[in-house]
Amino acid sequence: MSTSYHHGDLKAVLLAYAREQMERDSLDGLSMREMAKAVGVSHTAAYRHFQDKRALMEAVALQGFEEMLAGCESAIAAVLPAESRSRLKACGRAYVGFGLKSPRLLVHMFGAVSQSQSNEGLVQAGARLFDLLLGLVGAGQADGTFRQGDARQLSHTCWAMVHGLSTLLGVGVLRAPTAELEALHLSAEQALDVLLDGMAATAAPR
Amino acid sequence: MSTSYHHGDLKAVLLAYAREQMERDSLDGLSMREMAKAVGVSHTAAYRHFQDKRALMEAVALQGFEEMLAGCESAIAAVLPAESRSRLKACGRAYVGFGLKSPRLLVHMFGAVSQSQSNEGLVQAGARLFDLLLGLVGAGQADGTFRQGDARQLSHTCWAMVHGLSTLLGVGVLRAPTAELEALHLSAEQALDVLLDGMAATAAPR
DNA sequence: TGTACATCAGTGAACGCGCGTTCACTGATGTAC
DNA sequence: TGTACATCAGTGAACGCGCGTTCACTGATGTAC
Repeated sequence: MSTSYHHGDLKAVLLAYAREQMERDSLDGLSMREMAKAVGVSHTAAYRHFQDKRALMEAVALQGFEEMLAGCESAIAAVLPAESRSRLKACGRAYVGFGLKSPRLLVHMFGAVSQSQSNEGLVQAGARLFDLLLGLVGAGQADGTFRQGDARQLSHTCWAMVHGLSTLLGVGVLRAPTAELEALHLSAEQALDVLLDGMAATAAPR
Repeated sequence: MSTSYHHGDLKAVLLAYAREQMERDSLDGLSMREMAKAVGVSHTAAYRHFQDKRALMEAVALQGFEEMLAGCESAIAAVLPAESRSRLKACGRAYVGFGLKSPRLLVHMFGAVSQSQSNEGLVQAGARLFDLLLGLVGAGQADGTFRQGDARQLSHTCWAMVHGLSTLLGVGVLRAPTAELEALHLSAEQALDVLLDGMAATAAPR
């Protein structure tokens, strides 16, 4: 079927190629024509599936968010016993893991959210991720694991930490692709502990 | 002099324009020709001062790092009494302030570092920023304010937090330019306190 | 102070290129009877 | 099961465009004597 006139799967194939290319090379410099050629299709075929280039790029970003959300959710579900601190840490670990695996995609995702004025799906994807975090933080406050206070604010703080870790460690990956991923994951691990200590109900005051 | 044949200041003017445009519009879509036109100069004049477009873009990034470094340094120097925790917090505040003021420039700076294979200046600029942080953290460990352990690792953790805050809050600024900056700064303030609590020598264990 | 000349920062024509998008089209697919 | 036809996913020519960079050049500036 892959050689048939009707490709049948072109949309998914284009998205997959775009993502792959983005991770290998760079965000920019990926053109509609280049993609079509690489996928073995006329350079206008993509317009059957995406309104324009921007739409395609946003679809890549959206797919990234969904993958990240799924990764975080399954990481959380795998934690036993289901303690608040362990669950939140597992979520952070999954987030950073995503960032280390796909540093350019992560940058692209947030760039897309920044720019998109009207892509409701993209904004909602970000919101779903935040809600996941919010749920973990709220539960941890309720069971006395985390300090009291505005749960949204505290969730924001968590997000900032894992996002910053992902970005910074990602720069390391991009600059030195041979870097030991081990060490970067370990670094993230320790940073998460500092954050979680700061969030603890028993954290030092002032 | 500004109308003379020899511009005299073209390099600085180009950098200033590029940066300004970057903050207003976007990283991409800024061309050598467009810049030259905006600055009132032939579209090849820039090549007298920059080897190519990439060099110009990296120069913009470098300038960003230097500005950020200066901002952090003067923020630290202004803290009295010079307690470790207050100094580190002031530095974080300056970092986030820079990110809120110039969200796109911040993204560009780290993108440039990621991509540049050979721009020594850019890498060193990042290193100087890290050294500044490292000094603050080390001093805080020495005077018993911060927990013991690998100072570089702990500095990395700090950087991740302020960088993540800058990025996330920056997305907010870009999406809603009318957002109250007040609130964003306040949010950063609280996040920094969580971080600093986690770094405290008396932080809750495990 | 005046002149000769090297240096330097600009100019503008020209290069070749790939881009996003439109349009009328064609050929495959699936459905109704 | 066979045929007619609507739908749909591709094609490829064509559009107009702006891009980065090169090159031989020109005119201003500064310096040596």
